[in-house]
Amino acid sequence: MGEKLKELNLDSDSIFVPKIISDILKEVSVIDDFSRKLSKLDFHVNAFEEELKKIDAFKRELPNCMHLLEDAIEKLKEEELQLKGKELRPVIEQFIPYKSDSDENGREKRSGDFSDKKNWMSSAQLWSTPVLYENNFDSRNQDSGYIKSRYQEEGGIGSDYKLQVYNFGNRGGAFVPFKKPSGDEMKETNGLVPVQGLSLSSPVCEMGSNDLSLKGKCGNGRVQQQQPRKQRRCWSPELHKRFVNALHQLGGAQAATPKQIRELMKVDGLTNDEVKSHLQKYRLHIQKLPSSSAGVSSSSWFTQERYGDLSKAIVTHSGSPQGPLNHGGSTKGVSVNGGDSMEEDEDEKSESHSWKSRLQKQVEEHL
DNA sequence: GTTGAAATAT
DNA sequence: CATATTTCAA
Repeated sequence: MGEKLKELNLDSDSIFVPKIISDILKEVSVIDDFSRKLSKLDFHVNAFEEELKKIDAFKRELPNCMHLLEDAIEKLKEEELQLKGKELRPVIEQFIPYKSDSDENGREKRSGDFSDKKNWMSSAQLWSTPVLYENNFDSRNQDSGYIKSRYQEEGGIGSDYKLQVYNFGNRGGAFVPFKKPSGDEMKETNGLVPVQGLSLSSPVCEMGSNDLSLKGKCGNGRVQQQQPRKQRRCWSPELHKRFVNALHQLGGAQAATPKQIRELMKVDGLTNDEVKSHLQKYRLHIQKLPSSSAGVSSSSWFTQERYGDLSKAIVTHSGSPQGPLNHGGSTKGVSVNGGDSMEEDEDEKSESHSWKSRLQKQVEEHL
């Protein structure tokens, strides 16, 4: 960078020279800093913008700097492309709105010409994407259930530059291995012992690589961020068993309500929404294939025995923090009840809610 | 706040 | 395509 300075032909007799030199030196420092960051590939678009702003201040008076920068960027771009070709690394990052400036109508841009900047930005995005980042989360100290978030702040870059990685196995108290219900809790469920540590073990499913769920559109201008998606809950056979069981106790899929089901299931960490979702799926299924149809594999769904041995399911070893409920689909149900599409309808005067009407509707649709 | 259905995301 | 989550309207 230093020798580039020599290429700038300055009028040595100009009285402005000292100032200019000073400015240039300043600017060179900025550029240097900038390119250092570029070369480390650890900057972000926001950061880039910040840097641009700094330089922008100089740009009118010292157009040469632009050339310097352009050169630097060109080179870096090439290098980056080469690197990119060799290995593509996962991008795990997300950026947060920062500030909240008005994007479209807000204030007028302070520097007149924007074309240059725009070009820069467009080219910048080419190589700004890949962010090098450690991708391996130590599975050992991964306290499932927590959100790991990291912030990375660069020296020159202010607080606008944040990088977050979400990584959670499951939420909340999911993990309490077990708290046996002290004695009298076990009333119904046909001998089902209320198990607490049940479900949560599953969500560990596939996180071999990395799990970050984030969605944010950072297209032009609008950065709209929502909270990351919840980790998927895997409905293990046991879990499903409990579900079906509770379902039947409540009088069938149409009568049961998510909350009730959840309460009957007595699975710690299970949320209403999850049950609701499962119920929705379940209903769809029993609607689709009303009865017979020995589609064995496809209908392994609710084929599980109504009440069976869930007793042995999870209770095993308490020591391991990793709950065992993760089994693959090993539960082969020898379907006991073939076509139970028609739910048992007993109560008559339950006019309160609408499941009857819903049934009616369904019937109508079928006709 | 709960529920069911539909829109999305994985 | 199947399943789980999020959103939306009652």
